[in-house]
Amino acid sequence: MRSEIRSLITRAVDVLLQERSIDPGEMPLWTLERTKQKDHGDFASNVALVLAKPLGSKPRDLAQAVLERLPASGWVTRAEIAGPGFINFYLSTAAYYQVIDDVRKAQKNYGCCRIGKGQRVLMEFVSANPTGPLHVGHGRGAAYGDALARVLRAAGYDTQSEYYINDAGRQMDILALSVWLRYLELCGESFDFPSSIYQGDYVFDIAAILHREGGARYQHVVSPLMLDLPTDEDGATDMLIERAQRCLGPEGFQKIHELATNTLVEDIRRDLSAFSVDYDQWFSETSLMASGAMERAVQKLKDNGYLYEKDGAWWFRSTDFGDEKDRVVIRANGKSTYFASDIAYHFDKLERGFDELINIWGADHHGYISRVKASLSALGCDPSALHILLVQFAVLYRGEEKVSMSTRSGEFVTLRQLREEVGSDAARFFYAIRKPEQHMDFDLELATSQSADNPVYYVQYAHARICSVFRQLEVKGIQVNLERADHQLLNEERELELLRALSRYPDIIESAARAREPHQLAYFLRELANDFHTYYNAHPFIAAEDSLRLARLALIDATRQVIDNGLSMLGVSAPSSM
RNA sequence: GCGCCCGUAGCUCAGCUGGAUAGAGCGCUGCCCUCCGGAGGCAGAGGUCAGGGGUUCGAAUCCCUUCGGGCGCGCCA
Repeated sequence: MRSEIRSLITRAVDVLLQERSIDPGEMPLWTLERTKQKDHGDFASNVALVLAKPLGSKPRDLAQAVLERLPASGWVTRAEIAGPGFINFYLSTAAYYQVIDDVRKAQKNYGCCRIGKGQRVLMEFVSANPTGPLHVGHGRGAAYGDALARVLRAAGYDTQSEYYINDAGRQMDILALSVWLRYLELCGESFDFPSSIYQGDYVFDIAAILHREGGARYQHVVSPLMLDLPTDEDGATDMLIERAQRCLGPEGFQKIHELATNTLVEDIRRDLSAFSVDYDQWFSETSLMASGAMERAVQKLKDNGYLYEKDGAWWFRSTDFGDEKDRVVIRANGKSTYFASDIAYHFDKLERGFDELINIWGADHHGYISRVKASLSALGCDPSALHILLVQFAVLYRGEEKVSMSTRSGEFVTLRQLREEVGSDAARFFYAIRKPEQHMDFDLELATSQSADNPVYYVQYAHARICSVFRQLEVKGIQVNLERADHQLLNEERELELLRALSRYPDIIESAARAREPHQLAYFLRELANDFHTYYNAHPFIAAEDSLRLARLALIDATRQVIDNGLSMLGVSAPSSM
């Protein structure tokens, strides 16, 4: 609807520019917006205000000139100049009636558009280390990332979602060590656990699997392991890892490493799937090393002259691209850094042919943005293809009380717990309704309360109510054929209000996609639900006489479809009864 | 110290690339089921958009600055 009006203005402006022999290339962008107040009509454009200066006219004069050249349209009943030079458009009811047919025709696809032009986008989000279960902090990234991926698909981007598995590196070695030590405990060994290892129950669970399946194959006497450990925690941990590898042999340690990784990745996959987040692809860091992709990327950096050796390590000259300091890629001990994997990974993404990369990171990683972008530049790629979106942390509360979280101590609320307490739908909506860069207070008591405080029920309830109306029809034996509905019978103010809301949905999808802000959709859905509930309370559907009833049923059926579409964008279900 | 994010009603938050009289939910006050689901609807009270400068026809929005809060500045991941 909006694009139709917009094209009318564009045509008028083109004519005007032609008459005045002005090059249309340099014109600033103008807008066509929904009005906030009804006495400003349905749409308002600032075209005359924006173009006044470059065209050297007074805004109101220019607005008049545009109006005179506006092509006739059955949808616009009136267009007039207002205030400093806005042009207000009043739409005919016919324009709004059209929406019902649009929804009915497009069904699940109503609201979709082609602004993405099929551009290939790779979205990477969550990508938490598989060293433990996901916690509520990951939930926000998951909810945001998945909703954005869905919105981008609806907007015509060829979007793929991916989870990067950090299954190499020291943290994973510590995990394997932790599992082994718990396993030794199950074998009857007794000793003090170093504080640096992972303490969570899941470590014990994996150890139990190892004990069940491997019997005593990995058993060892503990006392020599613990002898003469360095006093600092990191040193002690590294030495324990070394000793574990020596005791078990590279294969034995590897076996435990794999068991731990596979178990946790599978657990994460199931956890996210229950949160309605299903990835197109799971990409393993180890595979980058196995395929030689990592070495290739490092070699390419060397060839391009961006690596140098200092203190036995290889450094990337990221300061050449505006980073604060140069960064180590290969450590003095010969092992690559996490950053080296990241370089290879992002290079690989672009080599796979994506036009745009979107990463969703926790705000604590913002310091990494410049160095990753620098590495892309150094590899001869365009760093502007990579967009890194940050989600702020959610501070957890139980009522008034702040919940402190620490992964190491195992003292955190998991995503699974949240889901089990409040349900996937409520959790997703709760996350989705906040814009990502906003700090957020997550009150577990509020989210846990299955009350109306939680906005998701309000929207779902509207959907369920509509479904219930159609069930009532069946109970009463009333046959309806919505194809025959005469939309012109919808003349109540509340009906037009509802139609207006439905017509906004495509704009919301487009805007949410452009701004990468799915929360716009959540707000829209609450407004749409409000319009419906108001309508529901004011007018009967079933009791009305036949033709009016049919018209109203067609309207609420379209409403049901749009709520369904919108909720599915957010990964929230649209129940037919609650 | 330097860098990034944020500061809007009692609380939690919207406010679309600057646009007309700053909105919603919760909470508070008062109303609304002879009718299709009251997890609903209507109305009211409530704001110096953290403070101060600047840019212009026009600023919650852009720039500078002060204050306040979060996060980051490893041969960790």
